[in-house]
Amino acid sequence: MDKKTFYITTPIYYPSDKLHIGHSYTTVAADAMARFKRLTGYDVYFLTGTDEHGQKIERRARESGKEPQQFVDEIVDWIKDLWQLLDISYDDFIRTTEERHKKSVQKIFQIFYDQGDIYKSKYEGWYCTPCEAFWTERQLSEGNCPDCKRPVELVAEESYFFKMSKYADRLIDYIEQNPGFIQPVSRKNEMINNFLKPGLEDLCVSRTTFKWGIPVPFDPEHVIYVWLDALSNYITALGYPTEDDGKFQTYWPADVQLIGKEIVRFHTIYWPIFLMALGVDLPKKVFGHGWLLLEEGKMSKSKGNVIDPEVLVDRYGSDAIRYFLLREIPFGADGHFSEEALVHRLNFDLANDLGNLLNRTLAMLKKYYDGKAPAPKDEADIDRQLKSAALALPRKMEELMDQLLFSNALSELWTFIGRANKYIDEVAPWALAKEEKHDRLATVMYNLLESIRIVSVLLLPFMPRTPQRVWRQLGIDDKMNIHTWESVQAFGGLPPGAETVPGEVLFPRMELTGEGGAPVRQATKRDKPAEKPKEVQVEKTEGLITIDEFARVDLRVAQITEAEKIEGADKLLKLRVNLGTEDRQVVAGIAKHYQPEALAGKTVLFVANLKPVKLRGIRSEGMLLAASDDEGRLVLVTTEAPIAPGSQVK
RNA sequence: CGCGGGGUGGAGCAGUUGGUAGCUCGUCGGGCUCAUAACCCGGAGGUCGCAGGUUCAAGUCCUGCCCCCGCAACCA
Repeated sequence: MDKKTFYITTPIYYPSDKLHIGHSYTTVAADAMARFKRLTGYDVYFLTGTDEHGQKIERRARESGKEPQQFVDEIVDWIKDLWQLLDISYDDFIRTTEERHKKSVQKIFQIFYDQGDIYKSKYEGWYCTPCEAFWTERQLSEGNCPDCKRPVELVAEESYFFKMSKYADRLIDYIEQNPGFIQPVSRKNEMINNFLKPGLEDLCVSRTTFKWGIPVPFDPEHVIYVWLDALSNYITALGYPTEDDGKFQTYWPADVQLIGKEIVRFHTIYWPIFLMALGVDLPKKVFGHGWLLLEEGKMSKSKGNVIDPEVLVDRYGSDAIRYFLLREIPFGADGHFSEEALVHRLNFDLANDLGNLLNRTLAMLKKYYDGKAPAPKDEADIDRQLKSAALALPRKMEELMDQLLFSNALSELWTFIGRANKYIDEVAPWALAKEEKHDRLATVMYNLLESIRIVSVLLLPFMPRTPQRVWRQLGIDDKMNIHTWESVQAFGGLPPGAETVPGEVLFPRMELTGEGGAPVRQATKRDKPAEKPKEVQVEKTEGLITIDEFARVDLRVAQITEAEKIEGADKLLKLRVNLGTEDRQVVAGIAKHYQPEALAGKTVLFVANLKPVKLRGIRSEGMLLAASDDEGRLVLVTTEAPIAPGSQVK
């Protein structure tokens, strides 16, 4: 029996640091897709991994006093633990430092060179010696290194280049003729108008400024630059281009390559061109999903506002996190992440709708049938409505999943859960019991159990743990074989007589407390009426802030090291301040009150975690504290006695 | 005129090829009592960023403008 294959990949992540919730988002989505395809009978291959070379890792390793390999090994272990925590069911995890990958990349490089796609030339750029990094003209920050703000110099280095331009027309044709290739389509236009039409520059594919990479096979002074190295993982993991390429033959071309929108360009231009040059088929679909935004905007390490997925899983459970990620955010677009929204989803969808449906059903079953599933008897219209809704679900969800519309697929499932809750209200089993309409009651109770079973099976790809917990309560065991895709194509799979076991509450309601948003578990049994925990927390504090709110402002002692006037601005001065561990540039509106010469050396109070802004085109990374009176006098706030720059103010 | 995305009831979002503006939450009122203060029903609330235009008909097409966000090539 030949099953249809399905190959899905995530980006390979860069282990220079721990991953954040955004990485988890991509991977969870890929996992849900992989699980869904497995459920519906595909032979699935799901690849993820890590991209471990490059200067940044080399530098990070050195900073922490480790060899690069040791450095990445540790982070990769952490990543694998995280994926286990989130129930990521990958079939292979490729690391670009593995022999199988390195050898293959070298072969690929050699193929390109031999067929004349790679040539040696000079790469010219702005170089920052302390950072050992090249920057382009546009990346420079006011002519200086964007990282350390020090001056850069123009240098040329010998490099290998790949002839991108040679394949550009073929790629444009391909994209035009395969509208499904780049998804969502908005990204397709962006790529064509922005990059392909203006003409592609040849891509630099080697480096000599660092060593942590795969050596160019015939020129060991050079290491192969990141994109050629990293992108190849999708086929080297399958054994291309070696003798042992059975997986490549079976699974390539990939059905879906999931990526974040920031790397769409590399995956829809460079990657296809590399494949064309190799004479290999292009992936069927490259899907660039949006980002998880926080209230403060983009998540980034430098802002220090990354969300640690470990903490979330620990607090809420992996299934709840998976559900939130897949449900809350429309997959193509950006979405917002907040713990508040997470708790909200958890309470309404998981606790109230799903968890409570199971709970109320089993409670009635216990009461009326001693927990044993009755055999259905006579059927009414309302029952047929419920059934047909249930039976329409698998097909609907499959259609949506094929378009990677996770959120919509879950929404369909929850519409049905709502339908089942409503069904209880409509048929009022408690009334049937009172009126001793036993045949109706049996049918209704059976239909509810069976509906829950169907929901639980369809939930499997999204929340791999919850269905097991539901089945245990429904008295379903593995031998019954009613947790398959086939088993939800008909209504009635659950055998009458199954012994249900009302157990733990599936999803206890959670509550956000005031303290830093840290939630606590809410009591699950009805609270004694006397207790009113909520009231205490929402005490009116108009205009007042808590100590925690105040603590969000990172106040520091700073020493002004330089000050100069800004051309064309009569109120602004450009200052450099020393915060002990770092220097900041700040634009301050104090020119009318202080001469630049008088400022150097002054110790002032400084807001260190203010969102940077540009004033008059100059980046300002903080704020000086100053007092002003009604007459317009302004004085800087300073310290009562000398204290080291960087000291915290609280 | 660098490119792209977005601006829809209090909040967050849907709105395929133009044809009475929907969903979730909140809010107000009602119902039920099996259940995790849950579940079910109903109401109020929107000049769909602004200004023009095409059309019998525009959130949906065209033009101009305003505001927000991202990207701008060797940066995961």
